[in-house]
Amino acid sequence: MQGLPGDPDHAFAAGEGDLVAGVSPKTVSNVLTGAAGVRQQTRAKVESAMVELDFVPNLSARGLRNGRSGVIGFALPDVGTAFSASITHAMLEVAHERGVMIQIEETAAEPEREYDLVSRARTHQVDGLILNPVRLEDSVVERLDHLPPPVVLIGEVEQHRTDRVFVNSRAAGRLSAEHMIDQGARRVAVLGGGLAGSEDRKATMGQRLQGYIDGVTRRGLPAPDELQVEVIEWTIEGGAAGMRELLRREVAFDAVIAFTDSIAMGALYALHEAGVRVPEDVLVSGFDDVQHAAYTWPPLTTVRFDHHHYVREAMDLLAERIADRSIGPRAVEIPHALTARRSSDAWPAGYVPPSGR
Amino acid sequence: MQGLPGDPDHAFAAGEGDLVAGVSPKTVSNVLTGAAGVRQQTRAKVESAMVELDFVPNLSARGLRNGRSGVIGFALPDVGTAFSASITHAMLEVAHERGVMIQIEETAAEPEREYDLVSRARTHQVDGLILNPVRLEDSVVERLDHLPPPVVLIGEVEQHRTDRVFVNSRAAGRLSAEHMIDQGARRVAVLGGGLAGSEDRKATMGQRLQGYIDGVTRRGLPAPDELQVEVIEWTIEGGAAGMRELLRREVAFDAVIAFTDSIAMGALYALHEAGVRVPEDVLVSGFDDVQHAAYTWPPLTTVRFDHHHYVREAMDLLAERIADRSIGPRAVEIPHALTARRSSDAWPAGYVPPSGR
DNA sequence: CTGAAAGCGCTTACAG
DNA sequence: CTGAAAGCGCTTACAG
Repeated sequence: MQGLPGDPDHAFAAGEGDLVAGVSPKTVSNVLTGAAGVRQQTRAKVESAMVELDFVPNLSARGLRNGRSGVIGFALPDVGTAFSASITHAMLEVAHERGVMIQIEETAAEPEREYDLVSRARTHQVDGLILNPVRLEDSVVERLDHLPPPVVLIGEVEQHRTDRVFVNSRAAGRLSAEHMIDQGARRVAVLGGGLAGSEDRKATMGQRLQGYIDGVTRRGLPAPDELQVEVIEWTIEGGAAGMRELLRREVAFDAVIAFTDSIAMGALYALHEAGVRVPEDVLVSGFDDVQHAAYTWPPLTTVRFDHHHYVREAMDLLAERIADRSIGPRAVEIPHALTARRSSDAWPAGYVPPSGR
Repeated sequence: MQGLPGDPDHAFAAGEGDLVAGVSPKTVSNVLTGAAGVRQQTRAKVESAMVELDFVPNLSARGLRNGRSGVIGFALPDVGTAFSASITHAMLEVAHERGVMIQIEETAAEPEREYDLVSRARTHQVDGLILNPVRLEDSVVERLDHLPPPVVLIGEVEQHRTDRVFVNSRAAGRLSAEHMIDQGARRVAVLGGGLAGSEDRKATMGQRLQGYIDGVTRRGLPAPDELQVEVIEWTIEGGAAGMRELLRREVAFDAVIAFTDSIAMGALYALHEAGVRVPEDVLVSGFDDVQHAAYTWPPLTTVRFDHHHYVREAMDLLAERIADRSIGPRAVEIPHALTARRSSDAWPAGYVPPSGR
């Protein structure tokens, strides 16, 4: 006797369930999978037996047989971050609609962990993986050669061997910069990663930075290094630290574009702390339109895109990839838009923000 | 040929792996499970064969055989909430340390979904479930009779049939109320659920409310209904709406205890919006010490407890429960403490907040 | 339309 | 210390 005691209903399709219903396992299976060709009466008999025995199918067995578990993996650097939490929430809602289960894993932004997750996807009983990588060049996707599992990348990775869903972060960065300038800013600073000197220009942050440079340049303004602050941790703490660093430099600036909303919230805090007013002295914006963004003080201007849409596309791509591994890799762009809130309100005509800022 | 093409390494322990290594499946298994009694030389042979074939064990098969999947389910109302995101992050870190995988599910605070998750735990290939229920009286735990899977509850549920981990919310509520009063407040309002008239006094919110009443009463102050606002959604939006409702009542209050940090952040926003200053006019506090709490403006006084500790205890209880279903249910209390920040700074001696507030 | 049988990849009694 | 065999619960060719 190997099964758990009190757990006889495990053996339904090939066990006592068919005895109760008086049909073959094949018929039970037909009922379960909804296959055609089961008489109404037979179906009813099987279903009542299932209820009577409180039958629940054993997905491990089904998974073993089918090579599918019905579970997909979702990997990101840190669920605790506001943006990640929002995306994860959207993912779970969509997954629930579709009846798929989600196994979550964190990579802590470590390429090694990204690599492990992909190479162990099979082991982890997931049919595929939706991965939000952070750094490309040393990341797993570069090493995906040996029998990669179905993988969909989320994010602005310049990568053409894998399906991916992305927002055009370069265009979004430009949009932010132009918005700040149109609101009256002349010295626009940025808080983010992927700055000059860093290796990962191709990734999200690099694109946002490039877009920023595009934007200020198109408006005929400079984008000097002194206005660019590297933020290591894309968290509120990281943003606050980055903002303090910028203030310490004692260079003039009248707007700050933070490359995530969390960074922007940290920046807002550090500005408050320093007695710098937003938007009177400095305009601030973020990226992602996290839930909290509309409730900071002042409310935060940000680049928004539909998180559910983002996730839905990723799950579609993954489902298609699981069904057919031979199709060529595809990339789906999710539209974005700037949501202007009070943190970037234009100054009254003729108003000049206090010097030194 | 049923296996995926190019996937021959699945059949290792009882397949070609043992041929390559020239040993029996039993020996391979001994190596895999780290059992004693395998000669060093043999072990090395097996391990090199595993590397050569790029072997990864098939957990579905192992799960089918063992009745264990190595996956545990984690269910909560909404991962998008700051507190949930933080707990989830802690959960994933602890799970990673321990080599267990986490399947996340949302209940949307619907008792039906809580019930479904528990009753389908087996189906979902999880060895057990850590559940953060929201409403007890119509919740699943009341119906847990028929072969419940191993379940650990997280939260202040008054429930003695299931293992659980909790914070003493009643004591924490009292602590908050006493703190406010000690800081000079006399008319302390609350923003939360579980208020008089609601059915779920037993749950978290009800305990926090009861603690608040304990606290103001012990200090000889009243806790009138007019100072208690029901907040349906425990989100920032919900908190802002609740605060606006309180302002609309036009009753005097000089402190607000919000029953979660998210609610407190919404309250802070609505107070700003109304031009009410914190802490000069009104003191504010929250619960949970979410990441953002130290970075609101002003920084938020809150009740903190160690999220990793919380999660670790829950996973310990679950592991023990999975190993032995016969032990009696246990409850573990996680210590808490009040973290005072600027949002509840005492008024200067003799200062009287503007009337009407 | 339905039945009997094999097999997915593991692990563990049970013999040697 | 090691080998041969059975079985976990499902599903799907393959026959009837």
